[in-house]
Amino acid sequence: MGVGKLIDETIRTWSDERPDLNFASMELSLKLNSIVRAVSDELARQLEGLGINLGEFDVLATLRRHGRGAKLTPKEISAATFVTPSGLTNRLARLETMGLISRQADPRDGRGALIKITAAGKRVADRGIEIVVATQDRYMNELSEQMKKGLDQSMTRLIKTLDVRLSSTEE
Amino acid sequence: MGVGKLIDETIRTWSDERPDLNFASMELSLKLNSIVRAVSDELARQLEGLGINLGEFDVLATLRRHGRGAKLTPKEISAATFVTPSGLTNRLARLETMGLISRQADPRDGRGALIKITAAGKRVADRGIEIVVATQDRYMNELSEQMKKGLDQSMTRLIKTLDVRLSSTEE
DNA sequence: TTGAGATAGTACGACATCAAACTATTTCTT
DNA sequence: AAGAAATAGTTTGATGTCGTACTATCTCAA
Repeated sequence: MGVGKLIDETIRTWSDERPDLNFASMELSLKLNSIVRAVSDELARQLEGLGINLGEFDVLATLRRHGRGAKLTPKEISAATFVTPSGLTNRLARLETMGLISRQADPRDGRGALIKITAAGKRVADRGIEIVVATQDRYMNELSEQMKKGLDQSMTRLIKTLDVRLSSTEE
Repeated sequence: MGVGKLIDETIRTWSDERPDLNFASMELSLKLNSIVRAVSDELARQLEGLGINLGEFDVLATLRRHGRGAKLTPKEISAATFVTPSGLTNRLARLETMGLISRQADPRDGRGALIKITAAGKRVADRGIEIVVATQDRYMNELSEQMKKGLDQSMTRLIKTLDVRLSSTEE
C-alpha cells in the first residue's frame, strides 16, 4: 500500500473512532513526516556508496562548509548537528578511523580538541554534498516555483515561532 | 543559536564554498526537517507522561483506530508503522509487559499471532491521541488557512510521485 | 499427497544514539 | 590568590532499531 493511501486510511479510521477530534493537523503532520522520511532514507542509501552514513556526513559537511583549514571544536560541531557530546565522540572516532578527520589538542584550552577535515575527508564531503543536493533537487523539483515559495514561507513561519518558544524556555 | 539562524548560516557557508551548486532545495529540506523533528520531539515529551514512547504509541494507535475488538497481525501492524518485524516483536513485548495489548494464537494460521488492545491500552491510546492532536494543532495553527491548504497540496504532490517511484521499484 | 518454496514471527548480534557519571581543565568570585 | 563552580570531552550502561538467521507452518505444483 502506498504512503498516501495509508495516511488517508489512518485519518479515516481515526475520524470514525474519534469523531470528537479534528485530524486536519495530524494529516498535515503525517504527510510532512512521510516526505522527510523518504528523502532521508534516500539520502542514506545514496551516501552508502561513499561508505558513510547520514550522521557522519553531517559532521563532515559541517567541517567542509567552514572552509579550507577550518578547525572546529566538538562543542561547535555538536551544536550544529544536534548530537549529544557522547554521540559526537563516537562519530568523530569513526571518522578518524576512516581517515576523514584529524584531531589535535586545543592550544588555547587544555580540555578541548580541534577537529579538522583531512584531504580524503574533503573529497568525500565534496562528492557527498553533490549527491545530497542532487537528491533533494530530485524531490523538490516536483513542486512548481510557486509551491516552493509557499512552502518556504510556511516553514519559515513555523521555525520562527519554534525559535521563540525555545528561547523563552531558556534552554 | 536558533534553528532558523543555523539553517541560514549553513546555506550561506555552503554557498561560499561551493558556488557551483544551488542550495535552494537543501534549504527547503533543512526547514522541513527541523519542523518535523521539533514536532516529533515535543510529541515524545508529551507522551512520556503516559509512560510510552512514540513507537509504542504508534502501535497502540494503529490498534485503537481499527475499532472495538479489532485484532491485527504483527504483519499488518508492521506495514502500518514501517517497523521491521524484529523491531515490532520488541515493541509488542514491551506493550504486553505494560498490559496495554494482549496476544493470542491465530486460529486460521498456526504461524501467526493476533494482537488486541486491552482496556488499559485503549485508555492510554485515547488519552494519547488527544495529546497528539493538541500538540500538532498547536504547531500547525501558526499557519493561516491558506498556508495550510498550500502546504497540503505540496505534500500531497510529493507523496504522489514518491508512491509512483516506490511502486515502480517494485518493492 | 508430498516435497519445494514461501511466509509469519522470533532470536541473536550489531549498531548508533542518549543520559549520567566522571576526569581534567578553566573561569569566576571574593 | 585560592577555592567553588562551570565547562569540554570521554566513558559507561541502557535503549531501541535493524539485518540475518532460524523455526514453524502454510501453499502450491507435479
